Amino acid sequence: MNWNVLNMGLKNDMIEDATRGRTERRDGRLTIVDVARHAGVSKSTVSLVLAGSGLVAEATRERVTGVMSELGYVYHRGAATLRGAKSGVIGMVINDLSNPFFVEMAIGIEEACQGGAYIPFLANAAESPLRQHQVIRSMREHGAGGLVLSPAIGTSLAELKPLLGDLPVVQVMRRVPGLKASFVAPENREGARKATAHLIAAGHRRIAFVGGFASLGVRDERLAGYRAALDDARLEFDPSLVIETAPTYSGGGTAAPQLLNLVAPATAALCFNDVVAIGLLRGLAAAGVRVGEDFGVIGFDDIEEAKHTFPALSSVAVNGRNLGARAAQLLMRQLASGDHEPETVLCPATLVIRATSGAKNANATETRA
Amino acid sequence: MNWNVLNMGLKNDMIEDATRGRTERRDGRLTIVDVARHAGVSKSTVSLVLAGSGLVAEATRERVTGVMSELGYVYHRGAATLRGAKSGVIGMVINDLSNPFFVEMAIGIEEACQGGAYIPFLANAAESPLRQHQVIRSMREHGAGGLVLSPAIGTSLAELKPLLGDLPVVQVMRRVPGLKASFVAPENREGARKATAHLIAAGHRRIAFVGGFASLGVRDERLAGYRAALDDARLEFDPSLVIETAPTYSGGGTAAPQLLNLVAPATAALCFNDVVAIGLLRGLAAAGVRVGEDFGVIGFDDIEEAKHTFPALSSVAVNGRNLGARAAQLLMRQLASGDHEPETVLCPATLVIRATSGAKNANATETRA
DNA sequence: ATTTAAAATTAGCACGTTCCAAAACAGAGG
DNA sequence: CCTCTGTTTTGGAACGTGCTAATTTTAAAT
Repeated sequence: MNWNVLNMGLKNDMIEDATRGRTERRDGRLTIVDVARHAGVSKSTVSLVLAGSGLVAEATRERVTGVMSELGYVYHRGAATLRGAKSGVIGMVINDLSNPFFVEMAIGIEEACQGGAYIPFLANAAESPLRQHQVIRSMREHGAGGLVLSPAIGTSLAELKPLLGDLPVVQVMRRVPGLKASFVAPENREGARKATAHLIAAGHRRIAFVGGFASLGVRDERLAGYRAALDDARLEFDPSLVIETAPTYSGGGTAAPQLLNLVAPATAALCFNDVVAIGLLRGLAAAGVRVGEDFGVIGFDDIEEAKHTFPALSSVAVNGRNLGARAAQLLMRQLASGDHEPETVLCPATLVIRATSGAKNANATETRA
Repeated sequence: MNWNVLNMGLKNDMIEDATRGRTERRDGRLTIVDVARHAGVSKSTVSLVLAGSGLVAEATRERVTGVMSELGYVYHRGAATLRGAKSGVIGMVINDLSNPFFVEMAIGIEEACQGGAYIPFLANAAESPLRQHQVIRSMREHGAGGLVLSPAIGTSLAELKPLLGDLPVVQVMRRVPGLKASFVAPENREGARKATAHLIAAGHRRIAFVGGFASLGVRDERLAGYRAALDDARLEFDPSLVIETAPTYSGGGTAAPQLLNLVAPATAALCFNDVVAIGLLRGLAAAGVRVGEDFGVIGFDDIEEAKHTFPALSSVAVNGRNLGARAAQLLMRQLASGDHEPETVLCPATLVIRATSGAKNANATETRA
């Protein structure tokens, strides 16, 4: 009691003293030692308070926390990591943020980080392995404890491996062949199969697969699902119905005339992703084709925008947000447990039917062909 | 020469030694000292090499850099900041990442960071001042040297000020009244004025202003521009034409019937932002209104999606990416110069006319009303 | 050879935190 | 009064890097 009162007096004295120039260090940073001095305890005690240790007496804890908020102290995690603490920072390196799907994934990652009290660095590799290399290096230097990585096209294992060292990594959507790291992805094959089967059931026989580059593993999987559905229906696979384009709006746009000018024109298309599908929608509209009536289109990813196109785009929903969240959670779990055994997580892909996949006149179109 | 050879031998010995368990510290981190030992120099020399100092001999530099890449050394910026170096990290705290406009802004910030060799933390405040408080605190703890902040609705100066301390902050889009910090925003008023004037020129007389909450400063400005255009054209301002909604797709959707059911229905609308406008488009389509013919709509922000709606949405382009980039650049400049004098940057807003702002039958509609 | 200047390298403390061992303290029982 | 517990508190050595001042090496000039 008496001691407490005495100490309060002491504390005030020290604040006086401090305001006269002691608190302000040359770079203005307020340290645990400053707090200790003001509270009349040692830095060790303050450290214990910060750690939430039960060892410190209630009265002392209150006094210390009081001083902390009074002075506006902010904890310096950098110093703590130096001493061996976990960093609490993870990096997210995304292949291309101009694609809304990957943006949704990024948002999912961020969301999950908040849930796990981590904080994410953000970097857009813009499909450049060089940039990707630089940002990963930078993130490591800045103390990222792990990485959620959606690798850029053309990422080479040889370059990536020494760069990563033993940094825990979770890959999303895309996988670098040979890299010993976890992987989170949607069931691309199954999703594509279901979508194609739906188009077949609607009466379509000339179904195209549009968009993406052959070098993309994701595309291989989706293409495989497409072929599987054709096989199931005993439809012959026609390579002229597979069109390779950039996975962009304009890529989809350029595919439209190609599909229509075939000797036996396509009457429907499964697109590599929604962005391509939306581009195709516009291309078809420009050519006077009524999508959903004369022509069936299904996209992939089910980005937010798919709901707002005209006609509303049917799509295979892979839930980018969920995918990102799962990846981040997996990484955080691995960081917490210290167990970096590669793990593979497959998330379901579900067909969302809207207006573009209808096929009222599909048979007519087909017979005309 | 001789010395060099001797040293190479020494180096190899030490690597041998190291692989036998010296390099691997308990947490596996490889330090400047390890590099020094392997290269047969002192840590100071390695530090100089890292700093790119001209003081170190070419031969030594090469030897050191060689060892660094050989061992896979990664620089520990945390330790450097402890010593007083700039952190090279900035935080971006965005009010709402479910709005594509703010996402574009965020991407612009990230892009600019790469240009300036900074690396950004990403956090979504989801319009929650509490979450915002937490993430800002966390970012400070993790050593962010500054903040690009698009504040959440309801952010209070009283809470924010002590939290920020003297951390350099650049606000984007929204401003916390009374906060002494830089601000980057589009010319909302002028943009809204131009858009409204365009609708008036197209023959519309009953023009609504749709979306957003009255508490938003941005909305005030846009609304002011709208009123200014009405004044210029000697049109009376009618409060029943101003509809307050959430700035979301569904918010815009609910506005459609309200606009059509007025005693004197609206024939056009300037929307608070594109998301609202797109929602309105859908609401109007559901009501059988042919937008662009019977009804004029102009959005605000010109997000990517505006190009892909049907009909294509006219909008006031404020270029979110550019806005974000400007904000980040301003912050980085202030960090580099150490000069934190608040500065205000206004970016132009330009009207982009697409298909929704036409008004073929506007007069007819009006006379019918 | 010696001096001198310039160039190259190094020792050692500081930064803000954590952790360990050890010390100080309070209360109880003798 | 002391000793014996158990509870609180504390000094000081790390952690990886940067900087200053000091030291060593090299080269040039005498």
